[in-house]
Amino acid sequence: MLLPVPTYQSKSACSSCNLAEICLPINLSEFETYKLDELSPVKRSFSRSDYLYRSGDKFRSLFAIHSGSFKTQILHEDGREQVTGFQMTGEIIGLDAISTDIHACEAVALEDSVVCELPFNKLEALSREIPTLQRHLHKIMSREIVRDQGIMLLLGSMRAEERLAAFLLNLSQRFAARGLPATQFELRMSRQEIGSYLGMKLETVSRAFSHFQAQGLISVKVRTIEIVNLAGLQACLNSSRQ
Amino acid sequence: MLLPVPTYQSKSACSSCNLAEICLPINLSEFETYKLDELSPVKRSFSRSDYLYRSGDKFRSLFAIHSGSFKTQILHEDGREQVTGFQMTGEIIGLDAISTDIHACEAVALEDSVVCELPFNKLEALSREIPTLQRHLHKIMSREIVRDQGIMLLLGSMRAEERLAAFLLNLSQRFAARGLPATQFELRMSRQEIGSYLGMKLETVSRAFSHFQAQGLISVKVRTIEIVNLAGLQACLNSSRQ
DNA sequence: CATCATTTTTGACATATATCAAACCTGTTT
DNA sequence: AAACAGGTTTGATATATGTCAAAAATGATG
Repeated sequence: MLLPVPTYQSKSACSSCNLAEICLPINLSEFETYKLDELSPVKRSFSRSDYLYRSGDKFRSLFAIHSGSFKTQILHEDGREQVTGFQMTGEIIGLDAISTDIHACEAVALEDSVVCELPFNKLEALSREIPTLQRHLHKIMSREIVRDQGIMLLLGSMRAEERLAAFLLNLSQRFAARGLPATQFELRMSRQEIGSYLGMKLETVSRAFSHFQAQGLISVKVRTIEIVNLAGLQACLNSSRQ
Repeated sequence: MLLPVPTYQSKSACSSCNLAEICLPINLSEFETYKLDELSPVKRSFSRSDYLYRSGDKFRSLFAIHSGSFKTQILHEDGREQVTGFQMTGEIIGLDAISTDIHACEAVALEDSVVCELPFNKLEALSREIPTLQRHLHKIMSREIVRDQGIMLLLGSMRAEERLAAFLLNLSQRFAARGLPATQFELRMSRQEIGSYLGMKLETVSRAFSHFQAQGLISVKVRTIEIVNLAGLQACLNSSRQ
């Protein structure tokens, strides 16, 4: 698997943000779960295209996405921008800012979304007391590193259609991990945003979609995607120029 | 600044690995420095092209590069490989493996090198006791995330010559941060390895070097590089298509 | 429903980079 | 010194993807 699929376990519907289950899905003792309440996370709602944080903002918290989805992007001086990721329910966002205490990238809601704010000071204090939480936090950060390196592999050594295939397969697995249909889903992002993420122009993204459809691998209707031939799409990835 | 330059402070020559100064350059109290000895790091030597670890190896330790340099690379099933980074003295290597307890990539010495092995269990235990160390570890991991995202920007939105310019400028800054000449240095890696890292073929790397030389920006003699016109090289970066 | 703005698709063409091939270095071994 | 291997440079050509432009689809608004 090229792009790693973060582990995620959905439990019961959680209207009051149950940290131990949703935001930080780990197994803790009753006492530890109690301690975790010290985080006293706040939930915040965002509408489509709202900023969760902007580049240059002071870093205070990590955010666990409770529902909805976001994109993160870096802005380069000369106006270039690069989407560095699309995040969905259960994923943690904001890790890049720990290094400098300033957000290096910005996070924008792709749809109406709710996030759970996790003050980083408290998270660090708690993880000194709860080794399981400490290890979990380290794994989350490491997983982000592995994810980013997977994208480096993708950008550095795959051609356009392979990249798009990898992207669709990754989305498919992440939807499946959330109990959603794996072969039929709505894209929350534009061709332009997909292109930025995958290092290609929006026209190339569109052409690749059309080509996959012509090959009978998928069915595209603007942002509604159905994967018709999963194995075929996976084969796209391996059938590369050496 | 595109590619982040890790902070690094060289102190006196350290023949016995002084952790607090070299491997983990942070300010600690005397007591904390004493505690840090509990890590009892082991130094290990490697010759050029030796593996520090291989993909699939069980994860036990992070490694601080004491002298020399390494490359890290991911191997894809179909034989493709992607260099994900070049690491030099003072940098920490192995963070990707925390997420799964298995090394996802492999690290190969680019020259004779010495590393300082930091058992991760002990590092975690210590960082529960020493908040400064905990924060430092988090910053190191976050910095790796930022670095990787910088490379995503590079791979996703820059053309070949811009990427090479960014690479040279980054190397230059990292040498300077170590008290080495910023405008004259030896490349430790082949054109092929640079190409893999920057998402281009070795011939394209070679041509870009030649072109920079023809423009009077640098002087190349195989692996000996001299930056003749630093500002000109920086201008390469900003003068991008749109 | 008509209009408008935005996004998406498709086409024709341009170009950056890959590919293939040969010559040239550089350092090492015999 | 000669021969060799691996890396590097350079050239000719192919091709994937970008660029520019127009049409088509979609969704929002009055």
